[in-house]
Parts: sequence; C-alpha cells; structure tokens
Amino acid sequence: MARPKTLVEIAGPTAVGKTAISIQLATRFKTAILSFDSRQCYREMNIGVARPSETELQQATHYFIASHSVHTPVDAAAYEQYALDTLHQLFQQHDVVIAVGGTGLYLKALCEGLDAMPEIPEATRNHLRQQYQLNGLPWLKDAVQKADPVFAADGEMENPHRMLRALEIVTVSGRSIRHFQQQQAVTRDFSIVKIGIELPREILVSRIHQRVDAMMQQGQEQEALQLYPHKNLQALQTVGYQELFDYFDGKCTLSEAVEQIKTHTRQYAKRQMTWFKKDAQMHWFAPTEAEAIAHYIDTVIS
RNA sequence: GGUGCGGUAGCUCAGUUGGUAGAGCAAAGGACUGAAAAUCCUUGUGUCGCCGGUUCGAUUCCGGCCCACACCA
Repeated sequence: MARPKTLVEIAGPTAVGKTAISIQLATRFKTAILSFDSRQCYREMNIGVARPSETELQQATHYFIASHSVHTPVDAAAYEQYALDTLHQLFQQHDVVIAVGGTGLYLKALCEGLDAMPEIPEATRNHLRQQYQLNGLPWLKDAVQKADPVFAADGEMENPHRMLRALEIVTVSGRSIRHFQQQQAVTRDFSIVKIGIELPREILVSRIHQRVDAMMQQGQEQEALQLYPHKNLQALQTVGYQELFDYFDGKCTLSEAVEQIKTHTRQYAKRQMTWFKKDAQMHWFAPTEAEAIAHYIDTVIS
C-alpha cells in the first residue's frame, strides 16, 4: 500500500524570506522544491525576479525555476499540468514535497484545479487583442455585451483582461465563459499543508527597499537592457523590468525608475497578502520560525 | 535690497467671479479559473502659509509679515 503523500506549500509576499525557509525544509525532509512563481520560471530573468542563487539551487533540487523561456510563456493551466506531472514523479521517491512561491492563482490551480476550457488558437487571440488595441475599451465592452451577455451581466466590465478572455472563449466555442466555469475544486491524490509566511508591514517594506537596491547593485539595469527588445512580451510585464524600460525610453530618470520599482513591489506584496490572507487553511509563521514549521509539519503528517 | 511668480490632501497641481474645495499619483481596503509580478473595484476634512482688515460670511478681495523659486541690482 502506498504511503500517504503530502505537499507542503509555503506562500507569502515577495521579499519575506520564503526561499531560505523552503531550502531548510527541503533539507530537513530530504526532498525537492516545486516553485509556484510565475516569473522565476523564465531563464532570461534572474536578478529582477529574485531567483534563488546558484548556491541555493545546489542545496535542493528545484522545479519550475529557470525552466521556461519568455518566448514560450506559461499560463495558469500550463502550470497546473507541469506541476501535477512533476509531483507525480517526485512522489515516487518522496513522501513530502515542498512547494514555494507567491503566485496565488498558480497555487490555486495546483491545489484546486482549473476547469477545462476550449483551446484558443493564436490567431483568434491575436486578432481580438489587436481589435482592442485599435478600438479601445468602448469597443470591447460592446463586443462582450453582444457576444456574451451572461458574462456582461455580472462580470468585470471595466477589466480588459477578463473581458478579452470571455470574448476569446465565446468566439471559439459559441458558449459563455460562465458555462465552463464550474468552480468545483478537484480532490488531489495527495494531502496539502498550507504554510503562510508573514512579517509586520514596516519590516517587509524595508526589506523590499533593501532588496531593490541590492538588485540594482547586482546589475538589474544590464539584465533589463538585454530584455529591452522583448519588452512587449507577456512575461516581461513584470515589476523591475517595465520601470527600467520606461527609463530606456527616456520617460523618466534612473532614480525615478528605481523608486517606481520599490512602489510597485510594495503594491504587489500587498496584493499577495490580500490573496493569501483570505485562505482559511493557511497557517501563518514568521520567516524565523523554520523549526516551528518543521514541527508543525511533523504533527500534521504523522 | 527691487521686481515677478508661487505657498491648497503624504507628493504634483487644479479650483472657488466671496457661501470652508477636487484630480492624478501615493496610501488603505478588496476582487481575481489560461496575461496573475497582470488586470480591475472601493475609499479624499485638508488650521486652502501666518496675522490683521472689509463683509452676515474670506481659502477666495485688501494690507502687512514669513517662506520658496526666478530675474534685476
């Protein structure tokens, strides 16, 4: 009989100290780490997304870190598939696997699954986005109103991403996106322990500021410059890059760009906390409590 | 020292032909099933620089003062 398998996930805002804890836990449980970070998976991005260092990567086997290219972007559904495949393999050798990251939607996809949706051909997606670029929000509202009145009735009709998604689905399938969104969480064949890492806001803010300054010292400007030709790629709609692209475009000074990076990182951390705090299953710890977390995991899995 | 321009929300500013004021950004809270480090929603009382005068009423008009910037000496 197979032994029970457990996924221990470590969630929290950027710069809170998740990487160090996850490596300590992976070492302690002699296991591997699966990331759920939507940006550290791209090999072209390193400094700006605070990817774990080479030294850190050698201390534990990491998955979904520098595993993809910005030219073949990952989305939440692709992540779910990748993560489940990876876990299937890892659970052959380990009873516990550590997941760590800050992307709420990816964590949700991993824990609860996403409903199956029709595939959207590239051509359709590009066409609709182009129409929106050309004609703006009024056109998009009108198009959604006509094509998917069900979504238009209760959907976010000021949110271009959501409207474009609804429009893609109805264009391809002829049915409302609501038809596919069953919202029924799937049951995984492993159990899940949710750990949240948090710090008082002022402390997190000062850590964020320090980290941004450190990134600049490590050569983030150069890293961004190399990616500047690809600034419109989806993967590069990322804090720490867009602000420097604005600087390269002459829209602001370098120090203004750095201030913007700090501000946007603070705002991002706040959104992450909003997402994770509403999860009642999350057990919260400080980043200094690796031992307490390990004990907690022991009591849960035994 | 003189002249000019300004001093309004944490910041940048708008405005009130006299009835105590509003945008953007920031901040705070929230949403979020294939772009998610994305995208979107909600929230604006602040001695309107200080002191006087006129007025039923001044942030708004008048006088003085202080401060900042620019130019002239």
